[in-house]
Amino acid sequence: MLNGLSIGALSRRTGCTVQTIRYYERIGVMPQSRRTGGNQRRYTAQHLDRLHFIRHARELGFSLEQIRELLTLADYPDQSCAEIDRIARTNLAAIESRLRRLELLRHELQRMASACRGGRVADCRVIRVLSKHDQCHTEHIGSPEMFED
Amino acid sequence: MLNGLSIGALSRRTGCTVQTIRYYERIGVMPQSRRTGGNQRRYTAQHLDRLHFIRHARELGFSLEQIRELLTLADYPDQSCAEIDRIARTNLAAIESRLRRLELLRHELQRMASACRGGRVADCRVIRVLSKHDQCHTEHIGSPEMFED
DNA sequence: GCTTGAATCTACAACGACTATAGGTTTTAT
DNA sequence: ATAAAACCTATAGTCGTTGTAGATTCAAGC
Repeated sequence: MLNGLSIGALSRRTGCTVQTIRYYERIGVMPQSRRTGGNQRRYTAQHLDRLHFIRHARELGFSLEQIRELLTLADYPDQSCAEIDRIARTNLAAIESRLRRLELLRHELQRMASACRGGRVADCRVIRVLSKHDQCHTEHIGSPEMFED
Repeated sequence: MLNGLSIGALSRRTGCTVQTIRYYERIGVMPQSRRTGGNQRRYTAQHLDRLHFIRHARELGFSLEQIRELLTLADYPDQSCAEIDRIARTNLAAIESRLRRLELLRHELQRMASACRGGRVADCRVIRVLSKHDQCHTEHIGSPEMFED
């Protein structure tokens, strides 16, 4: 509107919750906005753009720390974008590694689940595979945190 | 050993850190062990088996809550394993959904990164795509949390 | 102008699955 | 006997949110 978007309006336009917007401000990836006399936030079109950028980058798997870097780098349009390229490629590599790992897990789970069809727990393939790694066809060595975000 | 594995020995045999083992005990997925006179934990072969089960299930993407369920169900070997099957399939579906999403993200990141080769920030493809979703070929609608664990 | 209800404010706790630290005690090897 | 390694508890931190409580402000209708 004329004197700025409320936090709720910004939320509706970006699909980002009100709490998350406040969180982004607190950790400094969103700049502070002006406030009304009653201390409510009022945002500009620039804030809207920045929040779109952040959300889009989050959807593409960038961490908030990476986003912070990207935003800093984006502020110097005359510099080389080599560093930006590096961050994007790092993120791509991380996503590719997660993909490979998930493919292995899918394979093993498919094998497990297809072998289990309504028998008794004592004969359950799922429990058996989980109990003994040597019954597992896949070499999914690696810590769970690899697999998470 | 004769009077049980120390927590460090259990850690070495499972690849699970000492802190994590204590954490599992605290939240109740690992049963308590006997203690030495000096209050140190001493584990049995049953503990080793259970920790292997937990770790293996974690590697396959089961949450600790799901593992707790699986362990409870595994205690009743004469019941139907339908519920176990359901948990495994839920997990498989989650992994497949993450996979599809990651494939879209990879595609978009590849496109972004390949278009950016040492120009200036002002012309950087990465920044441009992140700034405007309509420059993005992929429909990766969905919140980041879908994408996370 | 008044009232109501929705939206907003701050501050703080919780989530999941760990990881790390501080400061102390026990065990093991020499 | 001593010293180093391993262990103990308790507590706080990580990441990216989400949820809560209790107070205040805003916008709309009368």
